[in-house]
Amino acid sequence: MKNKRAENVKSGPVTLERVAKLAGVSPSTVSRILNGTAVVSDEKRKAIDEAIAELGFIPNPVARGLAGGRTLSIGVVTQAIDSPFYGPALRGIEDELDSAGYSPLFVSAHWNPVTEGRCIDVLRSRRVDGLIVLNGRLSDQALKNTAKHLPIVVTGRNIKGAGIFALNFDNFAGGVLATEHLISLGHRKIAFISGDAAHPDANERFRGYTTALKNASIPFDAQLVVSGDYQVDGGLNATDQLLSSRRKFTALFAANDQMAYGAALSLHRKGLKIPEDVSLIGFDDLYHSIYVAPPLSTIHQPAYELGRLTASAILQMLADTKPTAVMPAPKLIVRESTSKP
Amino acid sequence: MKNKRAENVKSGPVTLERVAKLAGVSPSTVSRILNGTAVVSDEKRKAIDEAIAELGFIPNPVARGLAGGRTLSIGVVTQAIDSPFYGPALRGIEDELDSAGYSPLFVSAHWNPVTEGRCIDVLRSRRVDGLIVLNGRLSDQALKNTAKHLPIVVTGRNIKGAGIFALNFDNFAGGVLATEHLISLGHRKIAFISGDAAHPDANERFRGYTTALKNASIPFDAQLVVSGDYQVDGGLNATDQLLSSRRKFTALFAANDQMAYGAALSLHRKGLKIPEDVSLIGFDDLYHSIYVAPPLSTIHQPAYELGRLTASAILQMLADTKPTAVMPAPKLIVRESTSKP
DNA sequence: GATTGCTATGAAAGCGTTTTCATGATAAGT
DNA sequence: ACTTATCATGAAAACGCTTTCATAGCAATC
Repeated sequence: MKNKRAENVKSGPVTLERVAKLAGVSPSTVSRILNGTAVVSDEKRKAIDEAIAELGFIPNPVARGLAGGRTLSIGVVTQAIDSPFYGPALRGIEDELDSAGYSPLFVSAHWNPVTEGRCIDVLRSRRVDGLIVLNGRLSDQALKNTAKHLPIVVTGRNIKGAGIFALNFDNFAGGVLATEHLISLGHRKIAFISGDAAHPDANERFRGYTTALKNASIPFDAQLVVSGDYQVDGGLNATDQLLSSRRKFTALFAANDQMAYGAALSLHRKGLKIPEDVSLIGFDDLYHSIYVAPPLSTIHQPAYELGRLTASAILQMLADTKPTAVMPAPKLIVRESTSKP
Repeated sequence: MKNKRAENVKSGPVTLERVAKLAGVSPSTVSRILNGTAVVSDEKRKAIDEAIAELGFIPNPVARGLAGGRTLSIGVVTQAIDSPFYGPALRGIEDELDSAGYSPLFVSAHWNPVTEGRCIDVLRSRRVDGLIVLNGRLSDQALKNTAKHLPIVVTGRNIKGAGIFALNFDNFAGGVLATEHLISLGHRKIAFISGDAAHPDANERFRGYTTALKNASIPFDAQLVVSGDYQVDGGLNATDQLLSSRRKFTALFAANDQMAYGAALSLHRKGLKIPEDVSLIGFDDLYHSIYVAPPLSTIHQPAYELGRLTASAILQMLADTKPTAVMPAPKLIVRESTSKP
């Protein structure tokens, strides 16, 4: 008897219409159940649920996108799909969206505003329901404009507006934390390798550094600050430069872990030992930082969490709720690269 | 006069129909031009091209997906979106697809065959035109089944079949290369940290190691082989174990760079210097391997290239061409972590 | 008991393409 | 000159949903 029904089922793709037919209702009713857009009698609901189960029906997101305007997909603009820092954030986004039945659409803008604009066009043409922009380079105004069409969550900047929600690390606090750690160990000559000045967060970290110095009444020495670019090479060169300037320092604060890796390599090459000769602290707490030799003290940025939070924020916006996400504070992670001078 | 036409343009989304109307032809004809599926007179072609330009028309991929069955998107099954090894491959895929107007849809299977199956279902429900599976865990048979419905390119295994194209690193050759390098430096006691035995490539690398030993008439010593899991921690533990076994060795070959990082940390902790006390070689040539201290000798895997190749292969399959992609051979990269014993 | 107001449901009209099918026009073959 | 093949083009039917619109049924109101 059970098979009788199965036999009735024509082969081919399982569509909503097939479900409707099997359940003895109209397609509209099935759709209503699927989307919860109207009340239906328990009796029909049951019949439909059974039909769905029996046929193993999965709604076609493409058709949904065309008909309803919602594709259950979220565009994610990242700067590089393989960024060591944002990788965990992408995973967080994926995890969070997945549990809500949404899919992320990742695109890489390569730190280029023009490319970024194009990326957003592509995403919009693919009818994403919302946008997550991780540390974008586009102007606030440009973002506000696209926010007129679909909700956006951005990181790495503070911006307010209709349809926009910003979520940001507290880079300033992190900068203070790292510097205070070195100071509390007894360091007074603390060098700083700055990040790319085009990143607002780089400047915030620097501000944290100077503020912590001031709080401890340590005079700021411009000679101890050298600019990097957030890349390993930049940290390497900056440290070489610092070393050859012969300005004395007992500790080094790199504005991100990657530059700290470069610094470590430079120090290694010059025969200087970490932390005996120079204490080194980074920023971001990349996955590898536990494992470099010596394991790197750093400021932990909850990137995975950030990903989850941006995703849940965009989902809330889509549900017409005000996003409640709030970033956890940065945390100091003390490992083996810092010690008393 | 120019504006006259622009005024005629009703506002709202720019659809193919609007283009058709403006050009004075039927929607079918516009579609034919867009897809090059039929010959149209130069006259109309010109009118249509102008209309498209004037309206700034961009075809809606969602509608295309519904109607034509092609979504211009390729599903990419990766094990973790933030894998340091596959990151560059993802970038390669993105770059290659992008230049062909396709978009990648990345999903993470987390090394779980069940999850992987679900991922593929999601991708199929989203009507991707093809699939790239990076080192999947699904059975060959399962892949062959889905290959009946859409073309697949896989890495990390050798499998032949209709609709399937396999692209693989030569892990065996790489294993030989690394081992021969150590041998040529004069090492005879070469320890090996193996990868996760569930990965075929891990076994290939091991086979390369034993083969190179045999070729050099160096007896194989099972005590010098210890198993890792491709993770940093695994390399760390394996090296600890090796060290505490008191079995002598002058060189260490880790089956991937991540485990080499772990090994380096273990050696560092025991006060052993690289390469003075122990030469260390990895496998994969991760981005960071240039920058660890000391920079790691390793076998270069062209991951970015792999990405481009898989993508171009899938595009060729979609164009009904036999894929021509062929993997570049692995290359030995000598840095500072290996030297004479 | 006739009018009004809900409610659950179905019919049908989109959504923006592609693709099949039909057709009038033009070229070719006898 | 008359049929037949070829060709460019348009009309219309999918594609698989969502969403308006209409309606039958029923409870509530006076």
